Amino acid sequence: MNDYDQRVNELLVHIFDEIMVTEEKALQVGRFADLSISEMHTLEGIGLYESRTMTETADILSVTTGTLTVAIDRLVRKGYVDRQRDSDDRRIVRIKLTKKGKLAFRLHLKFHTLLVDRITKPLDESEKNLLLRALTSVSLFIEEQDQRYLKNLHKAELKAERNGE
Amino acid sequence: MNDYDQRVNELLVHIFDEIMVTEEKALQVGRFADLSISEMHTLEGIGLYESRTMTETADILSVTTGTLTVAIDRLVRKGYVDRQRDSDDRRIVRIKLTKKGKLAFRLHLKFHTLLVDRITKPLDESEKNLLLRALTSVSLFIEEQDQRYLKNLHKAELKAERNGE
DNA sequence: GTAAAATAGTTAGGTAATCAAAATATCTGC
DNA sequence: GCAGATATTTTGATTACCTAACTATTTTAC
Repeated sequence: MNDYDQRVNELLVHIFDEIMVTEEKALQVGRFADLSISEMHTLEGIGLYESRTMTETADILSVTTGTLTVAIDRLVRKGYVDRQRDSDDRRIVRIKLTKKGKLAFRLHLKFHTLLVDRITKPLDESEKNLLLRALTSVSLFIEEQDQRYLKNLHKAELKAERNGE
Repeated sequence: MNDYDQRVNELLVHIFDEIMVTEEKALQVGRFADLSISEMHTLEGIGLYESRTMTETADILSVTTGTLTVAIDRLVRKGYVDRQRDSDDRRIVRIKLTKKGKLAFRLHLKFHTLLVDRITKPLDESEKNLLLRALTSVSLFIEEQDQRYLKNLHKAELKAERNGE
């Protein structure tokens, strides 16, 4: 890896780390301090408008239904989520955000808006466009390359071992 | 929120969600399947060359030393980290990566290398410079503005509540 | 029309990451 | 040489997650 790539790498890692920390910190001020990031993420998974089943929501969030059950227990207890058995098919449990849950979620969206504002404020137009391209590229990389990446990684690993690293 | 910000926002959210998953998955193939992301992050905190004290490393990683002690226990048990008391000052514990730890860490860097390659390959020289400048501004800006940002967020929250959102 | 299979969710038991606070061990300054 | 400072570990919580066992309900296949 050359110097330039190295520097870009460090910056990306740093920005990534900082955003995480900021997001955590942001949640800990104000009215919804009893929500963790992961709980907020669960609210996002449920979404604003529909009621979702446990399984649907667990799939969206990529967790098991067991994990979700526990998470929803807590969110119901805290008053962010409403849980009801479906009257047609009583195996199904439908969850949706309460008023309080919706408010918390909307405020979280504001957080993202402010964050993007803040991040991009020091940039001029051409920098913004380039950043957009870079982010798109990261995003595509992640989406597309899972398989190829794993293969490459494995090859790299074998090679590194041969070199006795 | 204008289109640009919207797009950046979506990309960031997407990237955050996906990077975690991909990085986790990447770790679970091959020889180092017994390392979690967080354990890999601990290895990064220790670094390749120096031996670090517990307190230094905990600071770098932004965790308490108690948390680090537990993490290092496991990494020592798994053979990634070497732990030794300082002979001059026996209060101090010095940790460093074992050969296996270094290998795991270097392979992890490959993930980042591939990512950065992907981003910078299609750029020409002046674009590369621009990207570097943009990322540097973002990185600096994020660090500086935490306090002001949190204040803004709080104001936004109050305003949203007034509007009955 | 009922017994077996499938589906949806919950519960139980376990691991890991994290913290704050108490405990331990060592060093330093007077 | 002891009082306080410093470095680390231990302890006791909580949260997030998993797998596997269990419960309740619906669907299917005879």
